Amino acid sequence: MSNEFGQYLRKRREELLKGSPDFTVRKVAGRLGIQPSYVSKVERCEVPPPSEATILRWAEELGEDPDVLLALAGKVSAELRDVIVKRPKVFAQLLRELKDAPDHALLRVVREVRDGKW
Amino acid sequence: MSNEFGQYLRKRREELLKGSPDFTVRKVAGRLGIQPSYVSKVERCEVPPPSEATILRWAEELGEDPDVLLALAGKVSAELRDVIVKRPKVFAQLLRELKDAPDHALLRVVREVRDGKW
DNA sequence: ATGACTGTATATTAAACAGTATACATGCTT
DNA sequence: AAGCATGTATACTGTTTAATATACAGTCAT
Repeated sequence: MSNEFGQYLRKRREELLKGSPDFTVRKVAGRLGIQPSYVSKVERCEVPPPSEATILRWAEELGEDPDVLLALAGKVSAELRDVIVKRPKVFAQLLRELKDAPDHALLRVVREVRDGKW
Repeated sequence: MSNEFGQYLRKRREELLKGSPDFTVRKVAGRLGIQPSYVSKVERCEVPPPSEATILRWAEELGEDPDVLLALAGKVSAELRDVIVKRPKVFAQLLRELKDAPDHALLRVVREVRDGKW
């Protein structure tokens, strides 16, 4: 279980704990609706990352970007998967083509499209 | 088990069977390295779609587009998932922005990027 | 009517997934 | 020193995934 996912969650929770006593393992587990022992195990990477649903709640709880957290767990949200699944040919081609493009190029594409350039 | 995946595979195999006796359930199963009964069940949607690895072999066997076949199974290849997982922020934004863009717009983006416009 | 193919029905399974429940050790506070 | 809150160790559980193994029924040719 050597993923960075748990370490990231722990660091983030400990930071929040400095500012408020509401971020102990137990309190967080309570709000996530899961067992404290499970939170502990996930944070220490003793078990693999949880399900998508749990990760999304966790992201909200810690104020983190859900896509980033899912990515650390090696996953992609069902929402984004659906985008691809509905038009696999175009989006597969698009992703392979843009795979190595630098960030700024991708963001330019986003901007162009948003500005109604189609 | 009401996916279109199985029906699609069966139709395709039956077409190929018309042209050659090498596309019976047993022959195909043999080349895929799985049991004939399993092929039969998958084709009749009696069981959910197989694993990604098996779907990819199946696509090759029938001469189908792997991305399309995976999509019919509701999946996205690990290869494409990796593209997103490595840079989740940009690619998540990109996909959400392009989600509803018409095909021709997406293909234009592909062309632009390929023509070194970055 | 036998043998050699078809496809399919039925029963079972090993491993992974996604956690729960309980008990325990440690440190701090009063 | 008693109580309370921390995090964690240990053992167990229901469900899903991804198939296998074997037996069976129908068709076709010889």
